[in-house]
This record gives sequence, C-alpha cells and structure tokens, in this order.
Amino acid sequence: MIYVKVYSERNRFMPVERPWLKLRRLLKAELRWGPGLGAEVEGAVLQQKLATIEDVAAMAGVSIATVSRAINEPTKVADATRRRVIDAIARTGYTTNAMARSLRMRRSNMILILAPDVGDPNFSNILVGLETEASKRGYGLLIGNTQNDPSRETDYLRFISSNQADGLILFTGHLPFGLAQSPTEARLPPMVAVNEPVLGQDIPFVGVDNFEGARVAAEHLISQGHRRIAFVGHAPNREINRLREEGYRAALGGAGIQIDPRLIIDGDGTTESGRAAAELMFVRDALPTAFLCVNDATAMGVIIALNARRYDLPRQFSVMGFDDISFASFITPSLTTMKQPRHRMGEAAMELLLTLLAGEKPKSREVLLRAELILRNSVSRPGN
Amino acid sequence: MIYVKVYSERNRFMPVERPWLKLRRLLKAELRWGPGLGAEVEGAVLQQKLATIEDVAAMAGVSIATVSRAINEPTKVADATRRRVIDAIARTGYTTNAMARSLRMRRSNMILILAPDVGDPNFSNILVGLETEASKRGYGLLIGNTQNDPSRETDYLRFISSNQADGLILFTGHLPFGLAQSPTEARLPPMVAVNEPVLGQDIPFVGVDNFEGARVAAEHLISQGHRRIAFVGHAPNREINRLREEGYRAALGGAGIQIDPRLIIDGDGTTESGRAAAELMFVRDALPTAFLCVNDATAMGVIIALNARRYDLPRQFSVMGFDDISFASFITPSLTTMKQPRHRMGEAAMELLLTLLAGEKPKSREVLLRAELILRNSVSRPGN
DNA sequence: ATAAATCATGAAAACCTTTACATCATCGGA
DNA sequence: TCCGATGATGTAAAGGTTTTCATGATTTAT
Repeated sequence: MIYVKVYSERNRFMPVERPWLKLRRLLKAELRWGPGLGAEVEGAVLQQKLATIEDVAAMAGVSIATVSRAINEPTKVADATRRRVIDAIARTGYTTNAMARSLRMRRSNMILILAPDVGDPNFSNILVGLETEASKRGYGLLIGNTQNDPSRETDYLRFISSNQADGLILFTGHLPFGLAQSPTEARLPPMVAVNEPVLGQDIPFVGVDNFEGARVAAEHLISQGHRRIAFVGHAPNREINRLREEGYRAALGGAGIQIDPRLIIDGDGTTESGRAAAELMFVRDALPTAFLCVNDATAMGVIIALNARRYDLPRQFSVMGFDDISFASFITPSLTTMKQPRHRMGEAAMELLLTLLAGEKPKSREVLLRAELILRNSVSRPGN
Repeated sequence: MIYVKVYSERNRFMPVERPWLKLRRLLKAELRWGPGLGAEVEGAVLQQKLATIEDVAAMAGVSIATVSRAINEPTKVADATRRRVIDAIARTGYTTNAMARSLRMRRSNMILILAPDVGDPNFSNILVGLETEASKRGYGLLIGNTQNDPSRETDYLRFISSNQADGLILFTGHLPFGLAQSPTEARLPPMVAVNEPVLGQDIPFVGVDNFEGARVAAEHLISQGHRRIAFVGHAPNREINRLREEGYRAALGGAGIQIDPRLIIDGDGTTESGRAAAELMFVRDALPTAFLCVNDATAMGVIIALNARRYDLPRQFSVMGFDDISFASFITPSLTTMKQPRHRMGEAAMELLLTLLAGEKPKSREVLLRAELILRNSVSRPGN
C-alpha cells in the first residue's frame, strides 16, 4: 500500500516566483571566492568557505561530472583534461565533501567499535591493530564506550542505523541490546566479534585460541616437573575462562595427571580474585607447586598474596599467567605468561570485516590466533 | 573574478525527455515499502531499505518540513500533528540519515582525536573522559593514531577538511603537520590540546598542573625529613619534564635546601631511563635519600634497579613517581605518586572544545587541574 | 468590527556528490 | 565513402535533510 497525501483544497499552495534564489545561486561563486582569486592563486586556501567541485569545474573549464571522474576514475578522462582538473584542485585547495559523498554512495567508510571499556589496556592494544588496518584501507574508526550499559549500546547503534558507520566491531561478547531481539541474522549489520565470541549467534569472530594457549601453558609447567598444578579462575559461564580451563585439563589429562578438585578455584579474572584464591589454598591446606592463572591480572593477585606471606618465588611456588599485559614484566618475579597477539588480532578482525563489507566471502568466519609462550622468572622446577 | 564556463556550440546539449526517471521517483515509496505495510505495522522494520523522512511524512499526512520540525523543534508544531508524526516514526522505524543532515547543516557532530599512541594507558583513560562528555552532548569520537608520523597526521586531517569532523583534540603536543605551516591561527579548526600543550601557538589547553604537582610531591618528601632529593628525568626541551623539574626546584628552594647538581639526572621518561639513572647515582657516588621521578614509568625503573641491588625499600631509599599509572599500586613497594585526574581532564577538554564549537567564549582557554597526592609504601622517613 | 500579530504548515531551495544516460567526434574497417 | 565501435564529456537526477519564505487561518489588540 502506498501512502498518498491528499491535500485539502485550502492547502494547495501555488509556488511563488522568487527570482533572487536563482540569482543567489548564480552569484555564489563570486560570493564565495571573492574577486581576485585568479590572480592571487596562493590566496585560495585563505577563503573561509571551502571550495566545492563546482569551483574546481569552473576553474578547469569542465563539468562537475568530469571533475568527479578525474578524481575517482582517472582513466576515464583525457590526459590533458585530467591535468587541468588536478591543477584546479591544487589551486582551490579542494577536498571532497565526505558527507555529500557518503550520502550519495550510501556508505561512510567508517567502522564503529563497541567496547565495554575503552580504558582497558587489553582493548587499546587491539585497537591499534584495528586502526592500522582500517587506515590502510581508507576507513575511519568511531569508538563507542558502552560500559556494558544496554542503553548506551542501543544509543551507539544510531551510528549504524543513520548510515554514519558501515560496520561494527564488537568487543562486548554479546549483541548490542538494540540488535539482540532480531529473530534472524539477515538484518544484522556487517560485524565481527573480537576477543570474546558472541555465543549462540553465528557472528564472525577473531580471537586467540584460548584452549590451545592454556594447554601450552600447562604443558610448560608439566615440562618443568610440576604435578600439582592449580587452576585459578574457574568460571564455567565465561567462555574465555571455560576454554582456558579446558586447555589446562587437556594438558594434565594428556600427561596422565589426576586433577585434585581442590586445586580448581573460582575467580572472575580480577587481581583481587587472584589474591583471594591464593589465600583460599592455604585455608584448604591443599597447596599446589604451581598456579596456572586464567589471566595475568589474576596471576598478579596470586603473586602479591604469596609475596605478602614471604614466600620466595619462584623457588617455592611457580605462577603462570595468560595475556602478557604490559606490567607482567615489571612485577617481581616477572611473569611467565602466554602472549596474546593483540595487534594482529586487531588487524585480522578489521580485515575480516572489510571483506564482509565488500560483499566477498571470507576464507573463514572464525580466526583463531595462537598465543605465544613468554618465558620470564615466575616459573622454575618445583621443590627446591 | 568569476570563472565562467564557455561552451563551444557543439557542446551545448539539449536535455532529453526521460519520463521514466520521474516515474521511478513516483514509484519509490511502493518499491521501498512493498505492499501491505499499512496492515503489517510490526513488519516495517523488516524492510531492507530504511525509511526516509518522506515515508514518515506520507504516513502522517503532512509535509516533510513538518516532520523535520516535529523532530527538531517540537514546540513549533501543533500537538495533534506532532503525535501523528511521532506515531508514524515509530511505525516506520525511521532514523534520521546523519549524512544528509550533516551535509545540510554543515556539521557532523564528530570530534577527531589525534593521538601519537592509542595504546598508551595514560591516553586511554583520558579518552574515557572525552567519551563521557562527548556522548552526553551527542557527539561521536573518531580516533586517529598518528605514531608521530607527520604523513599520518596530515592524512587524518582529511576528516576535518572533508567536514567529517567538526573539531580536533590533540594529544600530540604539536600541530598536525598539515596545519603547522599556516601563518595565522584564523584558519585553524576548533581544537583543544590535552595532556601536552602546543608550544608557541595559542591553542586552548587542558592538562594537569605539572609545576604545582611536582612541588607538592617534593614537599611531601621534604615533610618526611628528606634533604638529599634526586630529580630523575631532566629534559629541558620537554615541556612536561621542564615544568615538573621547576616544581621540584621551587619546593626545595622554598625549604631552603641547596640542590646538589649531581642529583639532577637526565631521563626521557621510560622505565629504562629510570633504571639507568639509579645506576648512574651509584657511579657518581652521590647518593640521595629520596628519588623524585618525572613519572611513574621512571620511578618503576628506579625501584627495579634498587631492588636488584638488594636495597630494602623504602627503608633505605624513598621513591616518588608522578601520574599514578595503573600498576603503580602493584609494584613492590607500591608507589607513592601524584595522581593525574585523567577522567576529568578528558571531560574538561571535551567541554572546552564543545564550547568553542558552539561559538561561545570559554571561561578560560587554559584549564589546569591539580594532581592528587596518593600515599602508598615507597616513601618513608630517611635514615632508618 | 476591523487591523495586526501569531500560528501552523507547505513548497522548494540548498547542501555537494556520483552516475545513468546521452551526445558528438574520431578512428578503423568494409 | 560510409558505418559501427570507441572515447571524452555534458546534463540532470538522485541521495535525505533543514530552512527560508510564503500562505491562510486564528487570535489579539484597537
């Protein structure tokens, strides 16, 4: 059904002659550039108003269509003409108005980044990778800090729905609230989840292989001779924690080590949870020789607790983290950990999103990068 | 002078009748919405094409001008009409196309952030403040990572010159290369420098009062009884270092303490420079009782060096930093330092920029916030 | 009762591009 | 010599807003 407006008779206005509007348009060029531009070429950039494609066209003596082509499809214009246009562009200091272009092309060359906490150093390093790849391909980055607030998530989606952004990078681990209700995926904007996958939805994902990384970490401890290895950060409803714990279990299982359930300790990934976990070990009186922590923050908590109890690390206890956050190397003892390739994660995620955006089929909708074992001083052979 | 195009006779084309173009426009609404929208209201959002203001107008039975007014100046339309429009907006799922709006309004409600290193945690915390204030005022943030590369700086300026961003927040401490040559400030886009001022140019600035902060820090050490206080991070051509050293000198001068020039040590603010500085002290054999460091990274270097030499901190040496970076509390001993109000800096900078953007006169073109003394465990009375 | 001010609304311009369609010139081949 | 293909370029139509000016109707002031 088409909605048709029916005007009442009294409302059917007749257009009025307003010749000055036309006149204004004709005078525009002069109003803009003022007299003397031709002579004072250098002065062009001094004008307050920006040059438009029309100014360039007039100066080069061609139509605006030709100017546009000279810029966007240079092969389609004759050499001599192109030179004139380029010259005119230089003289006027013309820059394409991105708004007009976006309006016409229906794409903005902008990507919206939705992150729960922009201040998180883990995030900001990935951001650098995202930025590298985006700017290489001529895309700009728009950042949205949601603080896990659904209303802020919805709010930021306006950039998508208002055409201000073409695609979406998700750090939040869940669909933004405004999109969550959509029954099918068909209407979702192009997006890629990074760092944390979106569960239950088939959203393209770029992240680190947490299972494999944790397995490598645990195997390193085993290779050093540890048998009683605690896992700090049990949280089965958090995907990252769950996968890392799986990796830990796989490694121990592979080495034929029975896991003492008292060595699996809850933790939400904060430094404080690590500290509490270590204390709990002493209460339980079921001490391990090594702590494999779900992340570096947790590991730092463990180390702080052990230091406070005056243990000599790593002689009496080994500790491993995961992430390689920036101060992992500064704590005493410096932390042996699994390094996340954050820069590459960012690049890979942006690459995947831009592929999607171009309408091409990506090689794979899930990219898992390997974490790298970083050897420092928080791990040694047990029982010295 | 107006550039006038003179067409040769052969080029004066006559427009051709192409009635289908008109037809296409007339059919647009139906093509877009398909049949049955009226009946299937909930289905409106399911259409691929987004609703435009015209669709809303048709559905509400008013002109697009009235729809625009109902949205932007609600008081200017009659109550009954406004309700109809709002209803139609809800039914179509209409969102204003930001590109069209920006094109027309000549402003994008976007702010470009130019930072040398987006991954720097110091930066990212300020960013959170910027974001808070910006999103409160309906502005979006566009980030540009320049890595101090002039060509990247110039490149990012395209967002300004193409109207994709209305204003600029500068973290770089200098004008972006593309703007640097401009002889007068008149042509600079609205911008605010944050964290580091732009020297030699009258650019509005928001930062911390480095002089005052360093003075408070030094006075704290003096109040603990220290007299031989080293300053680590002498670098007179860096504004921040210079000011903090001035504050240190002012405090010592105020307390009547002669400064031993051997206690002033070069440093570029890196952890490594702190470590080297501490080593140098031992070489010079002119040991202080306390180290006032130009920033926390330097202080960490000093602490690492002293720990490595098996000194007992803070009993044998006190160390103070500046910044309160996130791991200042995790190193042993935890670092007494001056906390930068980063969140507030971000907010204040954005507030200042938006004031400028609104064409209003700001209260002050320079905002200096006070750093806060954070007492931890790296400072004690000397000579125990 | 009439003139003047106010109110609600519409038509069309303006913002600045890109691009579909059209035109003319030129060149190569028959 | 003529015809078709190709190449260079122009015209005008989108693209979706906001806003100026105009119009009648209604209210207020005289």
